[in-house]
Amino acid sequence: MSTPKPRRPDTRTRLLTTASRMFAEKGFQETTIADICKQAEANIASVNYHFRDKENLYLQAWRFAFQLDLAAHPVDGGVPCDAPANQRLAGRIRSLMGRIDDDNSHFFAIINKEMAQPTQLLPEILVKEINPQRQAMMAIIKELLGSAASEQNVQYSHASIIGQCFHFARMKHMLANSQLPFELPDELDATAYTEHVIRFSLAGIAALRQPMSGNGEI
Amino acid sequence: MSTPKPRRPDTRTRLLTTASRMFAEKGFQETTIADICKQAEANIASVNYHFRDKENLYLQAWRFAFQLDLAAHPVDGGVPCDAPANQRLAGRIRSLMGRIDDDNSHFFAIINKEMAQPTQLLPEILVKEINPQRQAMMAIIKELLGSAASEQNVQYSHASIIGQCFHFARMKHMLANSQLPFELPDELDATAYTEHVIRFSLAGIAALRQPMSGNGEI
DNA sequence: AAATAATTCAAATGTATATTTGAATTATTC
DNA sequence: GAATAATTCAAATATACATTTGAATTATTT
Repeated sequence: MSTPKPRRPDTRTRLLTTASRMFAEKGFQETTIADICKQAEANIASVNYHFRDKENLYLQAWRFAFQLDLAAHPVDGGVPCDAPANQRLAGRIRSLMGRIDDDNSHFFAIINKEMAQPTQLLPEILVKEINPQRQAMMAIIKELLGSAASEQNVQYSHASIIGQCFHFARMKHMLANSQLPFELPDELDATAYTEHVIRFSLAGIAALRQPMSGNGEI
Repeated sequence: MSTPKPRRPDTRTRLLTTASRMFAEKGFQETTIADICKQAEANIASVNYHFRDKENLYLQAWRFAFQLDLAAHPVDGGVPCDAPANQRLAGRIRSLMGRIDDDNSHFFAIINKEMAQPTQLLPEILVKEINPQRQAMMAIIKELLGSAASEQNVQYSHASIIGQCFHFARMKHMLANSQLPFELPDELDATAYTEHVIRFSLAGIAALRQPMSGNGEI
């Protein structure tokens, strides 16, 4: 009989796994080394032994989480690159939302925290991970905008899409963490909201191609 | 000669002013009483004397900031309530963005922090301040959606709009605080982005009224 | 102006938590 | 299997803060 052996991972790995989850839940400041070690069933000194200090553990934990997320959710959403632009955009939005909705993906939770309370990690994340994805999505948006593809239209449309996605991330996180005395967003259905964002955004982009009908005015 | 007398405000007021600014900048945890007192030119013990403890100062500072914000930016954006729905929506979006862009308005910065790292303050803010505004904006969206005004369409459209606005708040805050080695959003023009959000969102809402053309598909 | 209350102040105390230490244990190499 | 390196451990140390204290000062009342 082949022994499957679900062996207990080594201390370093347990720390990374636990830390990424806890940092995602409570942020850098509010997560204590003592808590991480307790949940990871490791000694209090193991963080300093394996990672030098808390800040470095935070950095490594984020990278660790990022690798897992990316493997589980390819950024193009599985849409081939010769597909029409609207499908490619939809694929990317679905991938983004998939990562946000995946409870094992701590990518966005950590970024969300970072954006509210930046550490030295944020600039690295932005440059190395966020910016490339941003450029790729903006290229698609540019295609969709056609002759209306001014730099500003492209950037703002991108911001509109990302903003909608991040908002879901925040809602989800808030509901999960804070013990709210009521339910704010009655429906927190990731799939339905994802399709809404796609439809809403494609219409928004399409409208930018029109010669500018009265907006805000009648 | 009438003496204008720009007198130094009393300790309590100086603490509230300084605290609301600092909490907005760095959040509850990362702001120390010592820092607040130094900047407010008050003694270290004055917080405990005037506000019992740090948490209560935080609460009072938020209320203080909220009052100022609301006075400076009426929520309806000055649009009369008998104006057409798209204008009323535009008014509310402009008011929202106005508050976000106003450097003396610490309302959103604090909420932003709260959403990432909730304290006991968050539930109160949501119930008392956010929810009423949310209901008002959703009523307008409902009008605009007409026969397509399902509960889900209304909620999701609202989320789309708020998400876009909050995203600007985050961008602005990130650029202001973190020392980024580059400029992410090339244009951080609040007015231009506001008009973009209005146009983008009205088109998104209008699209929901259509029988459902292929979205994401061709 | 004396008496009383409110406020400010510098220093002390308490607490939470990151980090270090050196011995004990386990794994790896020769 | 002895020697060496890697890892774990409980306890000690260090640091950053919030909070308290009681005296000193200022403002208010009578």
